[in-house]
Amino acid sequence: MKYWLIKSEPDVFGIEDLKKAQVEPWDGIRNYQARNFMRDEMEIGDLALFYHSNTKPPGVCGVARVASRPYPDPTQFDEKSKYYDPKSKEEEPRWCLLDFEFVAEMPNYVSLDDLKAEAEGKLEGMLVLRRGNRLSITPVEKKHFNHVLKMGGLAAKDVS
DNA sequence: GCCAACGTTGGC
DNA sequence: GCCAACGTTGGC
Repeated sequence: MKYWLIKSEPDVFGIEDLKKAQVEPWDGIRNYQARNFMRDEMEIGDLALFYHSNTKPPGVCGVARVASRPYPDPTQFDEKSKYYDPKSKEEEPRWCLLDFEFVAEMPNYVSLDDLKAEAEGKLEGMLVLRRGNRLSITPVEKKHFNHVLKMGGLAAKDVS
């Protein structure tokens, strides 16, 4: 089982929205590296830290779980969608997505500052703390995942 | 709203 | 295949 961090802007789709929807197709990923993670490496049951970006303060607010195999992102063929990609062909889709399901909301919001405070300790090497990192999906080491979980006030049993 | 970082595009 | 121009992300 692998661990991930997925970013989302709460104004667009936050943890509350996921909680309400329970399962959500993670559409709109238009970055090859992030796509490849979904297409090639994510498996059903993998857990992801749900991160709120572009908000004050940014930080980890919950946990989600991979709930489907990858499949073509329908928004790439929708001319009215902001994610429309005219270069993508139905017979050879360029972008894929998969579903995430709600697992838990953190009792304690773990802000980016909180994460940074441990950047040279327990969370050393965590990709989201790297300067200039803009990737919306990043792999997370198990020990980092578990530590952030604890910081957020969750135990392993809360996400199993 | 600014701007640094970084990915993508397209001319050559 | 290089690289300048451009667009986007996301913290501040």
